[in-house]
Amino acid sequence: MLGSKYRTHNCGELVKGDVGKEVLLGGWVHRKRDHGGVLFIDMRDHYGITQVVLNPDCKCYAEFQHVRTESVILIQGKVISRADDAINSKMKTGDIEVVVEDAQIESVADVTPFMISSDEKVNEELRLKYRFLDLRRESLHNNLMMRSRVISFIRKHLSDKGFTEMQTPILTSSSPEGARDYLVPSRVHPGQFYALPQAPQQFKQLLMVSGFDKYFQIAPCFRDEDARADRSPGEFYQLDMEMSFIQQDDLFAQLEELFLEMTTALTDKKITQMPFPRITYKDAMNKYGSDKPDIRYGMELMEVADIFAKGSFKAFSSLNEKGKALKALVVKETAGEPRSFFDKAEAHAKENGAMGLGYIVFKETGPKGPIVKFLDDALIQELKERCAIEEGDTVFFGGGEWLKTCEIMGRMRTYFAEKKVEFDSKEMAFCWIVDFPMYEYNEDDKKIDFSHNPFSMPQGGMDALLNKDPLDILAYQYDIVCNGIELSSGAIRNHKPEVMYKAFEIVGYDQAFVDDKFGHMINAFKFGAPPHGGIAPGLDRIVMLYCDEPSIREVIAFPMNGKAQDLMMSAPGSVTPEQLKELSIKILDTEL
RNA sequence: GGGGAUGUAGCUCAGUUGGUUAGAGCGCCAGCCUGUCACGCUGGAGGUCGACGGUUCGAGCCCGUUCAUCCUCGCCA
Repeated sequence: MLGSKYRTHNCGELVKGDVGKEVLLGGWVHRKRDHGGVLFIDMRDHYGITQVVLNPDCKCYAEFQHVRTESVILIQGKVISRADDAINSKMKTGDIEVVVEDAQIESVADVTPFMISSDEKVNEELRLKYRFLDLRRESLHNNLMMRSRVISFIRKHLSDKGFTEMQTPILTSSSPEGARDYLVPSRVHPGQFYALPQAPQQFKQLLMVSGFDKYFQIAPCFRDEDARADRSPGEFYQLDMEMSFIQQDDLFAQLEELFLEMTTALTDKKITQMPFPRITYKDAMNKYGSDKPDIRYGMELMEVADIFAKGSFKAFSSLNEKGKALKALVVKETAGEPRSFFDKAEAHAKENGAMGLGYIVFKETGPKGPIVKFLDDALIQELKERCAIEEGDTVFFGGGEWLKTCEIMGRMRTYFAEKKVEFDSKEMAFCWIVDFPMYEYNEDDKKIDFSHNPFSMPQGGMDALLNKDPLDILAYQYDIVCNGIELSSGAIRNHKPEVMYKAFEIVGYDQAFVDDKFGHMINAFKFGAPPHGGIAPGLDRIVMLYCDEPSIREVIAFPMNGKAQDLMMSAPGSVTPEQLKELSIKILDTEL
């Protein structure tokens, strides 16, 4: 052994002022450079990299010539300053090196399946299987450190603002709304199941009823839904928050302050606009074709049904009526694109449910395209003015039922932006989407449904529920969006039992149903409930934005793959017949 | 469940019109090298071309099936 302790310093802290010190270091062999008569080893730990030097007179010299990278070594040596021409300005410790006097190989490493000291892209399946190695690599290691800083900033900030951090149950009950639940069988109650919470929604509202005033939690949430790049299957984390005696504006101010201070403290990014712009749901759909618009760029959709109503092109002239839309999308500098550009765009529109994708290319020689022959000059002129079209632009059209048309053209806006827009990686364009409709018409069931959280307060309260067309009622329901990523939904809640009964009545649920499914909530509200509201930004997505990562798996230490498997732990896995029997569970033969 | 992309050495990839023994960089192993820092030089090992079937005199390449991964639609109160 080298001494009574493993290390006196870490691998990231020795600088010029430490020259002359006798030190002990522990770490991994990051890289090795053997010059025959002198051996350099870059030693790495969590804190950084330090170059250590072995000379032939060191008794460990021969052994360390063959030490493999990623082995853990312990060294004892003396800090010396490097010669002027040997200083490495790229390294924090580049002014010094440690001359090894004694050393030992503490843990021999097998050859790793991929290189730790390189940022070369590696097959993700392999990375997930060897996650503990992947986490050694600089990029993932840094991402996880950013995640830690985000959590720690949030805790300090919100605690300072008077929020109380609390825990809520992980084993709870299945709720009739929302995504598929993860279920946990009960041993004590055969045939009954717990559900893992999709969010602590009801608990946090009950905490407001309990008078805790302001609550937050870094809350695990479980939803059995298929994965996406920005959606981890199984579990994810929310910054879950709820506040009493607040209105929408109070909450917006709290969140804007948090995001501004956190972004400034932890990143070199810039928030485009403070306070965050507020866009109504309807405007967002009309202008951006999405309820999570990326407002870093323009390319807004324009309504042009009224213009085409004057023309004779039948497919478009009939769209100028309530419930329909004809949207124009101008894409700059595309007139020179080959035919394949337009064919691919149309194919993409069709994949998203469009009947087709009409377009006019404004070339030097005049407007061109499949539909131009149906349009007269005056109409095209009016279109040019409305949409501010210049020579070299192309205008694309989508028409039909309002919501579907907006969504399709919104996806086309994103599609073209990916090809044509240069994004500033430092920009964070937050916005609030407000005034979501309380109800929507469910085409499948031919009835009115809640469009979001049934516990949201309808704008106008009881009066609106009694006197307005349900489909025109708005809710105090809002989303926070950044760079086209939805960070969270939130709402000012409905804390009045009589308003809640009425709200449920509109979607066809009587008082008995509400009492049965949400009796604990209603009951709580009958004992004096403060007005309250909250939000729950996705923690993983915040960290993704801060780390410029396109995939949520890059900010989670041990993520599952797209099929909700943990390849390192081999989860999910089989259990013994005894375990099943204890839980009164029989596995069906699913091969049939 | 649908659509798209990918699959060749441990890793990242190339592989022409179907034609001899499937290549490169990195890594690995051995040797050389006293100032490198992505060290350098020499040599070597390493391949069921995802799997199965078919077409062909001949398949990494063409066809069919299938598996895996990623992206996406559905789904995500």
